[in-house]
Amino acid sequence: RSIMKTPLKQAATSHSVLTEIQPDRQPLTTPPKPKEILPADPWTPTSNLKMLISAASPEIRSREQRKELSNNTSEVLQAKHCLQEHLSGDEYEKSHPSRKEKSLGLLCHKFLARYPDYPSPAENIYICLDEVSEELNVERRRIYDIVNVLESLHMVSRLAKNRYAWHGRHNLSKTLQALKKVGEENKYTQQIQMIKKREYEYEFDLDGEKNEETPRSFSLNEHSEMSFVELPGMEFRAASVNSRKDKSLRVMSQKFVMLFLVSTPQIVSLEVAAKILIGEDQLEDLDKSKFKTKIRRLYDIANVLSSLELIKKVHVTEERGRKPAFKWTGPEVLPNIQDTKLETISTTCPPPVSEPITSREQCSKNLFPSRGKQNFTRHPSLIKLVKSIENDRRKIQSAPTSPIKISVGTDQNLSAFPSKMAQIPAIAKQQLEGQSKKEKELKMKLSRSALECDLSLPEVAPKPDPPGTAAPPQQPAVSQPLAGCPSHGAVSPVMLPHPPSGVSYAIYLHPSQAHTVTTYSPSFMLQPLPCANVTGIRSVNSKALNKITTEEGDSQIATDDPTKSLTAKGQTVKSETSSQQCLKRPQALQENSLIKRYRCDEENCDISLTFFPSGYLIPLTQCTHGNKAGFSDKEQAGICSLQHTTYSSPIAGVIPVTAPELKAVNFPAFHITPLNIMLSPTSIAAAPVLSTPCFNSSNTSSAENPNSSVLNFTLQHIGLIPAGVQVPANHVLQHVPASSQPESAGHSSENMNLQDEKVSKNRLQILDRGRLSGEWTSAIPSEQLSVPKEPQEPQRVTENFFRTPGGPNTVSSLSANSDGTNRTSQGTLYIPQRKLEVSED
DNA sequence: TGATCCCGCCAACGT
DNA sequence: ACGTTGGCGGGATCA
Repeated sequence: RSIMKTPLKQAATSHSVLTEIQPDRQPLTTPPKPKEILPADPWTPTSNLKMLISAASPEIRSREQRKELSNNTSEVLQAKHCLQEHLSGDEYEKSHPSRKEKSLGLLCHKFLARYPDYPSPAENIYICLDEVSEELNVERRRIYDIVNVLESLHMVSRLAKNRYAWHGRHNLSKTLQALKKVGEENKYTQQIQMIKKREYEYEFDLDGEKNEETPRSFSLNEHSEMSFVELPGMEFRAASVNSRKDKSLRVMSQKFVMLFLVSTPQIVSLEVAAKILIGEDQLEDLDKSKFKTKIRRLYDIANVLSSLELIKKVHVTEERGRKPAFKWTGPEVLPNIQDTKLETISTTCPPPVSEPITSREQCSKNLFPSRGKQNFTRHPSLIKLVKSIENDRRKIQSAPTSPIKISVGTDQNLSAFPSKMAQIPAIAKQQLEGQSKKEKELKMKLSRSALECDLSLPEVAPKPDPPGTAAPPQQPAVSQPLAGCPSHGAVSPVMLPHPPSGVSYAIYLHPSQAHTVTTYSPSFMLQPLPCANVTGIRSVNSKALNKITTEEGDSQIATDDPTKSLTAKGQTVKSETSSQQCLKRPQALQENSLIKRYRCDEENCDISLTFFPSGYLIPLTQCTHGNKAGFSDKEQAGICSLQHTTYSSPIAGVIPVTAPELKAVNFPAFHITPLNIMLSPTSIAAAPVLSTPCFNSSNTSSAENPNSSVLNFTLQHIGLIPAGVQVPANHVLQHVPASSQPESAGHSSENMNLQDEKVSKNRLQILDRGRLSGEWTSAIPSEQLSVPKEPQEPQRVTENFFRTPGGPNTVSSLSANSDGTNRTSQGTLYIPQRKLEVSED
């Protein structure tokens, strides 16, 4: 023994970071840690290191760093040691490796020291995992832990294998806002209380029991999981690229953060966090081991978050004793800003995505996600769109002027919108060729409304679908393929611009899990859900929304938003299971391409049916690639939004029926059936809609054009609207002219009936169900509808737009919410409970 | 001792 | 087949 070993540490040392680096040193001794300096801060050492490191290497350091880093590091270490040693007096030795030196927290500090907190947008900073692990002298595995957490905060995004892009803290506030929202939707606050309550109860009985708990179960379960939250800009990349299964660490990290954001004293104990996180999954029996594992993971996450100075360790002493906990020390999140909406994506699938791609590509991806695991390629036409959009963007950047005007708004971005939007439509048109004016008008209207309102729309559509069967989610109606787009027409999501500031984010459900909801459409995933998100997102402030809606709704409102109603798209109803329907539909659809996608969808559907998956939240932010530096994220976002169109689908329909299978889960809200509208469950997904509150007026204005175009485009694709017709963007959400509507019942493209009135009615219903109802409705004129066109990108877009039809995504979203069955509960949404609403928790 | 959490096996995925 | 990711949990350290 002794022989071999030296104390472990040293051995470890070898790789251990610092130590090794230095050639000479061999400490041996091991005194244990000297402690660092200050008692107080645990991290002190780290801090010191960090400082040292920083000092040594200026943040930026780019390349050279590598080696240098190591040097620096070593120096740092030395320094550190010195400090420590001062106290102890021993020499240096200690240095080694003590466990602390190898801690994830310290490693994370070193990692962070390599990159600037706020990198210039102009420059792109890439992270090569291999290099980093080498430079830092750690195994790659460790780097993954760090990067995964950073990714959950959107501080980095994965570009490709072994390669990440560094964003720094630019997206942090948006991400946090989005996470907070989602956390609220999930009722985390309530869950926390329940757990605590339960604990008390336990105490009483200690003895035995466990029992009871019934309640608990529900409580825990309740929330479903959401997937990760994405910001507009980045989403796909990350998601896509790694489509690995779950991303649990990422998701877990987001959830953990959500807990802080929704807690009042922003302190969360590990125990509570672990229970909640476990709960989501399965709750119930807490397995001891499972619990333990969760705790371990939380420590990993906490270490990274601590390095980011977002949280710090504290202890809470409760009755039972002191328990480890963490306190939020990060920025306060404001709810604010405009709205935020989230979109959820139901997607069951995560977006597949493949490449990292350039920004452009990203956009495209975003726009048209491909879904499925497989990566689909984008249809050329789509690509074109994307490009054109990009071009617009550039133009915009360069030249600010936008046709539109407006301006106002907060964001700069807004201006951008127009152009992009415009392009989109154009493109769409070309492809589609739609023709009718009416449609256009409708679209316009829709878009306007949307803009004005900001709305969000909801969407709807849940699709229930059958799980397996599934087929295609698509809706018949949609069928039309889009011209270029591969996707199904049905789905088209639309995107809306999102609010500038607001955060928009999309939640993705996991496919895997997915039960829930929706499926997403095959092609696109996104859907915005307005509030809904499944769970409900609620809140937030979307003042705008409120305004719009207003009426009562209130809070919930948001969720609902009218927008949703609008959107609808869908069509078909599906009632029953979707699966069957789905299958059928496909047939209907004709489109091959669509079909293909659908396949994916199918999968999704299946998946989706069930529940929600967990998600990962991505803030949307810039979509872009950031183009130039000039634009801020917001701007970018705006741009992105432009892309999206909004669209609402009026359709509300959605769900028709019950889906037996569905489990209640999802869609609850939507059941609405409206007549025509209907979306199939599957289709439903697509529907969504929403608007975003974000936009502001200013945006709106500008947006209008684009939106409308988009909408039209979408609608056309979907079939809701005749080709020619266009709807004004504004209206979108709101009112769309009735006529246009497409709802579609049939799916077929043709079908669309427009019964406006009916539609409107339906919508209302929907809304109601959804909760939204009221407000929304009122807001919206009857008409509505609209469908959207396509949008592209799903997710990202987020905020505002939705994708409509086709949407499985949409559906998903919805479903998700609903599914949530439990999860959410109350608050938000409508969806969730089907029936109940609130159940509550 | 209980709180932390490093380490690395090994499976899921990609290529 | 092999490389990349990353879930997971044993068991070493720390406090």
